[in-house]
Amino acid sequence: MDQKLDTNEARKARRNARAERRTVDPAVPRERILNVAASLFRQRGYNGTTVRDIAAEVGILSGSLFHHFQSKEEILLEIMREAAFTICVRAEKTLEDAETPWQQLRELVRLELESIVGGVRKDYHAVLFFEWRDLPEAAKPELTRLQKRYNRSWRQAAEACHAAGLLRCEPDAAVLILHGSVRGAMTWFRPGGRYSTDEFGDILTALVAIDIKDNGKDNHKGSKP
Amino acid sequence: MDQKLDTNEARKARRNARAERRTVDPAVPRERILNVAASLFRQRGYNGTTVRDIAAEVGILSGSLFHHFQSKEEILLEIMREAAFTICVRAEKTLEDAETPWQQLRELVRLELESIVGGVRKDYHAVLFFEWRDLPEAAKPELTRLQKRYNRSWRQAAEACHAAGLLRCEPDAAVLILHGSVRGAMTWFRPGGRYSTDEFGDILTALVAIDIKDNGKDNHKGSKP
DNA sequence: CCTACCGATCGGTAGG
DNA sequence: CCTACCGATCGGTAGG
Repeated sequence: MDQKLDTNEARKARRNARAERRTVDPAVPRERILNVAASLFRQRGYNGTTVRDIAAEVGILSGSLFHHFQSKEEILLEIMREAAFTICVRAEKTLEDAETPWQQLRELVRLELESIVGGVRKDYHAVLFFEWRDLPEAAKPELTRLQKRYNRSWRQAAEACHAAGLLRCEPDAAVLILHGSVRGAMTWFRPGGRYSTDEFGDILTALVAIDIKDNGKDNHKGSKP
Repeated sequence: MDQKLDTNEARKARRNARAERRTVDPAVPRERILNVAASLFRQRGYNGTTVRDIAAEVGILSGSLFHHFQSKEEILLEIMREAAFTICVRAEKTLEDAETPWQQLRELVRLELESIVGGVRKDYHAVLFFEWRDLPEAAKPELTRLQKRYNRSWRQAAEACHAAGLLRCEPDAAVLILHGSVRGAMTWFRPGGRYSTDEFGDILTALVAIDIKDNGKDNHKGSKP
């Protein structure tokens, strides 16, 4: 019906969307589509979003989407791949860069919080966690592998803290609690609200692991002369 | 299509489902439908479940559902109402029965964990949290009110703990962390897995609030003569 | 990227 | 609770 009623207003709206895109957003079409789709999937869910919804917000007609993607499912898969892969790589880099187990844990918490509520790809990560069940079965093994790889980083940090006697509970429980709390932030977090991401992250880390006021590495440098 | 192909096998399946229901499950039709719908909504999401799916598992044809409910949305609403109201009432009773702030918090954690992963209505609670965005706008005020009422119980317990000097972080953060961790259990919890609900609940409570080994109320009674 | 469609499936209804 | 449908909408396609 949207296509039979392709009125002059609709044509004009698409023309405007196209013009705006050219000046405001230089992203290649593929990426524009993914950004729009991630945002809509987050708001309405995968099954609650139609290919016509996505196309309309990109400023094209629904049929044109299938020049860029083979199917609606492929769009979902690409969003999740991007999110899962990016956070894996960043988590591994975080572990390498941090100098103490406690800092490893704190930085992982901050990374996940920032990815989920603050980053430019936050909708991608939200979709990865919320729409998992809508993934076609055939795509699950690939993403499960990335998920496990990501979890290894967490377990490694938690076990390092445990070995150093810093953990207030078992490493397994610590990871479950940290993950749950951070992902819960997807629901309640608002920029400018009660806590910033780093504030909440630090509260959370301090709750799970004891911070033996470390060698004064880089925080508050020079506050105690 | 499912209705045009109402084969003899399908008829027989319905007959069997009806017979089994009569002997195995004496629930009134309305409740049977809600149970089935809650289970399917949890597995596939609201938009991923069709009225035909629900009807098939109940053992009737899709048209017959609308003798019991006005619409698919009303089924979702009833599930959420039931879950939200029940947990509100139980939380308030929990606060009354507990004798110390620490016990209040522990029992709230246990209540929510048990509701979400163990209780007979666990799918109802999962749907309440996961399918919120699929609720028709018109129904949100009613459920938001119940949600706020439920949160009051949590805040009350958290603030009582805080006043008693038991909390390792601010009451606001404590509630956010407890809620997130407990709801995260919907994803990873398996009966017979790493932790039982009470074990995980106690780890969680002990992390957030210090247990000043209370007056030996009822736990391990008689262990110290 | 658009035009112009398609077969399938959706939630829901009327009358028994 | 079933029979027999409905209008709308869905994901996707062919040909330009």
